[in-house]
Amino acid sequence: MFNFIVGTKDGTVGPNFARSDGEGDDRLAHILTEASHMMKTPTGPVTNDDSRSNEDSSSPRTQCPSPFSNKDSSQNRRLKKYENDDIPQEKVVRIYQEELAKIMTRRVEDMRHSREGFPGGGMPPHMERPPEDIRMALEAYHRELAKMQPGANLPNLPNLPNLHGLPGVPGVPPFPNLLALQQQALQANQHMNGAGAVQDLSLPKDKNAKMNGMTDSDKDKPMDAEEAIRHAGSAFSLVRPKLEPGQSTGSSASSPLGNAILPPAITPSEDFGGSAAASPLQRMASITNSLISQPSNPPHHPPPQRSMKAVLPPITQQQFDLFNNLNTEEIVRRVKEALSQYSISQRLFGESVLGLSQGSVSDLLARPKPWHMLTQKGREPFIRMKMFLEDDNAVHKLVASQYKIAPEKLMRTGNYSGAPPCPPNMNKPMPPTQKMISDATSLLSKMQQEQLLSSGHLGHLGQPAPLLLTPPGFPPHHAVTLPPQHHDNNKERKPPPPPQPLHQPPVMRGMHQHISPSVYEMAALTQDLDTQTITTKIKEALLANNIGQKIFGEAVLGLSQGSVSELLSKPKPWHMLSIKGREPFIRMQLWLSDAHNIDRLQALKNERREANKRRRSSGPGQDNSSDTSSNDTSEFYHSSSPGPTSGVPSAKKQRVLFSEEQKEALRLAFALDPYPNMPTIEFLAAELGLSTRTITNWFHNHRMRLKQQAPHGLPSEPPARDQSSAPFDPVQFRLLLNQRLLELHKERMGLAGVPLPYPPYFAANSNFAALIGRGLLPPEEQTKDTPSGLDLSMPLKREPDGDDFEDDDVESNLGSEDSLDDDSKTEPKAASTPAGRSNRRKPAAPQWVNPDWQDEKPRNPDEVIINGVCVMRSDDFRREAEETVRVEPSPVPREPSPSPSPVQPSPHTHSPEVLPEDKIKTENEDDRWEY
DNA sequence: TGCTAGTCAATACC
DNA sequence: GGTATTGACTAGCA
Repeated sequence: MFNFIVGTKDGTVGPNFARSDGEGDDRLAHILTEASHMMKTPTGPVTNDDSRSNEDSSSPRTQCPSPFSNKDSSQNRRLKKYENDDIPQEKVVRIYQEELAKIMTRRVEDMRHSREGFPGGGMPPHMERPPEDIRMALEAYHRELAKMQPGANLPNLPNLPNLHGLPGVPGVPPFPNLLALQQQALQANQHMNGAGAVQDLSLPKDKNAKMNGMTDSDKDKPMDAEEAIRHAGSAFSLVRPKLEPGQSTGSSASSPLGNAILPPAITPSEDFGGSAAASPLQRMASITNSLISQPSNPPHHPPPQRSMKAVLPPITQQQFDLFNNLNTEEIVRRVKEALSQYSISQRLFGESVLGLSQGSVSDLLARPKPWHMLTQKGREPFIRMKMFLEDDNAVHKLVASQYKIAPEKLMRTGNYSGAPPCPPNMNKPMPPTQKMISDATSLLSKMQQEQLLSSGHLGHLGQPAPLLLTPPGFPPHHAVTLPPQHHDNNKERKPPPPPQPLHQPPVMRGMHQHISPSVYEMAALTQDLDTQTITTKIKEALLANNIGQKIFGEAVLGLSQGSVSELLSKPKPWHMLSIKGREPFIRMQLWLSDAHNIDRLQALKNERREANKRRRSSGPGQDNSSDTSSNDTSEFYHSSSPGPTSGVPSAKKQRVLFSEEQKEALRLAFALDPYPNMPTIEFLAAELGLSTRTITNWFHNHRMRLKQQAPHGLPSEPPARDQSSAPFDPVQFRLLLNQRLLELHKERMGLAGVPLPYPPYFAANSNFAALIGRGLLPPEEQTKDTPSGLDLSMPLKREPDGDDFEDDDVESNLGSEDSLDDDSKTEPKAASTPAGRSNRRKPAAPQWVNPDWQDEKPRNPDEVIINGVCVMRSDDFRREAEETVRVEPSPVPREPSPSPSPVQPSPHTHSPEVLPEDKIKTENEDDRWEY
């Protein structure tokens, strides 16, 4: 289904996108071009129920959110905030008018087709929209226009009968450029659906075309034998889409590869009824969507289930004969290599190539059975994998699909050669170094051309500084230095003439389809990037030029301020990042290499400031909000769209705010068991008066953030549950918690300096005392002021395997946690990776990282260079361990606890011993606790 | 099903 | 008006 996208976040906020009044027309044209690109040929609606599609649409942030989805409010807000932000109202009006023209023109075209005789007679299937809908839409347009320009001279509402009249449509002004763009987009789409379709790898083009007019039942029919035979030999040809019963989808939706580009559909009813709170542009978009898309009554709510599961024709006997003895391990190895190298998800691979679910793929790849142990059925996936590996184009199609890159585009990089494919034969991959360098080089070149230098809105493009990215296989000092690309002006990026419909300008398409994939590719192909240095430079640049994280994040990275803050303050080492996580750093690097980076942002900033000024001065009542954010345009759109929800901005989702007591309780619980099981979670939820979901979230977040905050910037595993200690004990928990709450209470009463007696329990059970300290005190306090001799530190434990940072020496000294526990001493290994949960998973590592690269890691046992910047001295850990004083465990008096619930400080805690003063932290410290 | 990574956005804080 | 923190969420993997 066609979705008119008012603007894309990425497109709008990309480094190449900024606005000035003089270029509003271009921008609008781009908006529309972008929208047109989103439009598929009349092949039927694309369901968005596939989570890949969801991901795709949300990740590149281009979706036009359904007003019914949970994310809507925020998404809507974001759309408004990022895209329509400061478009003058008159521009909005014009867009409306242009869209009207578009609709009319399309309608006229449709009618003409109809009269000229569409195959099958009558109207083409996608045109079967009743005139009432058209009228409704047009009226909606006019309503919107009227709302914005009450006195404006609006184009006449054309009489519907006139739609049938050909060349001219009364009241509709000609918009040749617009129509040209539209036309181009249509051609592009035809191209996309034809040879080299980006998306649909499962369907041959003719089939695809055939299915354009299919009914659902048609689509459910199996591929005819001839078709199957004809396409045998390609792994993809084996894949057949299976539509879920009752699902109304078009052909393109049937493949997981076929719906990647399109954002979620919006149905007419949603358009006209449910989008009142959206901005005018969004409403217009919705209207347009509903008009241009089809069928006229698509499912109101896109089904949440997967739209497609590949149904593969059985492997023929011939194929079995051909592959009668496969080395499953080897196949699996190569498949994993391919998937990781190109960052193809198991799900995509499974569904597209094997016809299996992600879980099955994972299982197959993790534990391939030897060939002779497999049944015929069990061998099938391996045969398909083999065929996949031997299909030179398969991986590229899959990559193209995953990244939403036109295969043609991949070909242009010079490495993903299409047909005839050069070495991408996965059997003999090009030497990584050579391949990566050429990939990186071409990609960099491409990116510089298309991304960095396409930002024409702010003025003349200059010579970018050399881009310094280290190509894989090269040490950092061998960074690729690309010759600066020169672009005279934006016109270079104007759409080329129709013969190359896919070669669209990257502007607006920008991050989403064209650029983002490249960044993605760059992230995958760049072996090393000094994230620390990059962020330092970024911070300096922003600081020096008084540019906020918010605008930088939105304009350059496509991220929110909070994310930028985290990235800049806690950059992860490159090789610890997934490809997705690398993207922002690639963008930062690119931004740094842009000679006009600051200028562009400054201009954008000024523009926003001006827009805000205009907004404020646009009249009384227009700005009745607090206007805390200069970039938040929601009020602008709300004030200009007096619908039923006018003045009622979508309710802000209120975040749960934990009380200090709750936080203490959670920290304590975490110290006791960082991986609580469900009963524990439920207990905590009940105890703290929170939902289990909240508890789970907190533990997840806490583990993740603990990991991020490891000493010396060294990412670390969260503490593992001590195997020797009992599982989470509610009684102990309550007891300890009461103690902690009493401390808190005393702090609040201003008695922080008063020695706080230890409860007997603490004296008796040093484990829990240590746990309390380790779990509840910030590391800096834990390590620097611990006169009691009781080690309250909680050195962050790491898993003994896998990690690049892994350093045996360090590892052996990380377990000071063990030193606290006599039992764990007896089985140190088990304690460091308790059987419970902490060793269930591999340490997080980028899935795609080439194992060969990891051999280059420094091996000095005392010093680990991280990302070329951070140096971790294992001495630090050793010292911590040495300072640890072991306290022999003593019997624990198990006394019942008062167990207040929800958590309240208990005044009845008894404590003959003294808690060191420095263990009592202030509230303020508490707020600033770091891991 | 449960985990991690990445991210958003509300909120706190400066 | 900026940045930091953090609860919540999604996607993908095992």
